[in-house]
Amino acid sequence: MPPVRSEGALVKRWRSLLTSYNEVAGHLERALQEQHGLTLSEFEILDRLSEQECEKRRMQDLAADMYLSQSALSRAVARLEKHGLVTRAMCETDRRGVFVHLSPEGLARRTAARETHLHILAKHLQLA
Amino acid sequence: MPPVRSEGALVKRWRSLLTSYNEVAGHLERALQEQHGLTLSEFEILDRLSEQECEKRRMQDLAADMYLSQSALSRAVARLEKHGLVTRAMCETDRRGVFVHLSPEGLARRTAARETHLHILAKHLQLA
DNA sequence: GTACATTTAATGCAGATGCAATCGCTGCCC
DNA sequence: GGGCAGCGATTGCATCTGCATTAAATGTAC
Repeated sequence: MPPVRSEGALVKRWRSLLTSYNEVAGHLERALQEQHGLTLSEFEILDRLSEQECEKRRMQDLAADMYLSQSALSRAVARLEKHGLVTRAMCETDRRGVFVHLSPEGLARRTAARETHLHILAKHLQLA
Repeated sequence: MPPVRSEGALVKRWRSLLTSYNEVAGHLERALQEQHGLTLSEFEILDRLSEQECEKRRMQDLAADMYLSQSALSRAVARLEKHGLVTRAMCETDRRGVFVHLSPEGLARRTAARETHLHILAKHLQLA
């Protein structure tokens, strides 16, 4: 075992990451839920979809970009679809694949939620 | 760290935090569970308890140190107690309070798990 | 001393997550 | 074409989490 860093520094850094993350994520989760009815994961999905020009992506692509497991992503997308924020469509060339499209409502929701997102980040991330 | 000014930088930094955290936490969670039968939260509790000289702390103190909600902490400590890794005792002077003691088994478990913990941190944290 | 507010921890409940199993589809090899 | 391994996404299940509520103890005002 080659300890490139001292153990103390490693643990200290981990604690710092743990604290920062939970601080920011906690506030984000609450604010997004209260003000926009979105889970943090749901927002992150909408956010990623709105970054793409075509506004549609396969589940796989999304999963690769994100921290969610396949099943969690599947359910999160299902929730978004249920609320009309995205639509799912079979991929014609490979009918196993599923495309996720951002709907106009989804884009609007994401745009609104982005305000909250940035606000919370500005408030809790820079001090971390 | 210097304060972040542009929105883009803020979001970028948040994404980075999100990615780092989930990368490390995911590996930690799996490794601690498989090799020591501990949740990440459970390990963090044991870890904090073993840092104190007296090896006992009120629930409140623990909660203040950690990212867990009060209820999550209560249940995590209950699980640890069920497995004999800590004991709970009423505080005599204020019978609402509860002291959490690290048991010898708990200390042993934490010592063993710390190896895994450091190993995973060394492997996944330094690149983050 | 009695009534009321506050504090501390535990618990009911609903929601999100991950793992493992599953189902449908594709591609390959014969 | 037929059989079979592998891929992509969904679903069953158990667990962990947070919020709101509850129960018990303490503190305060009168």
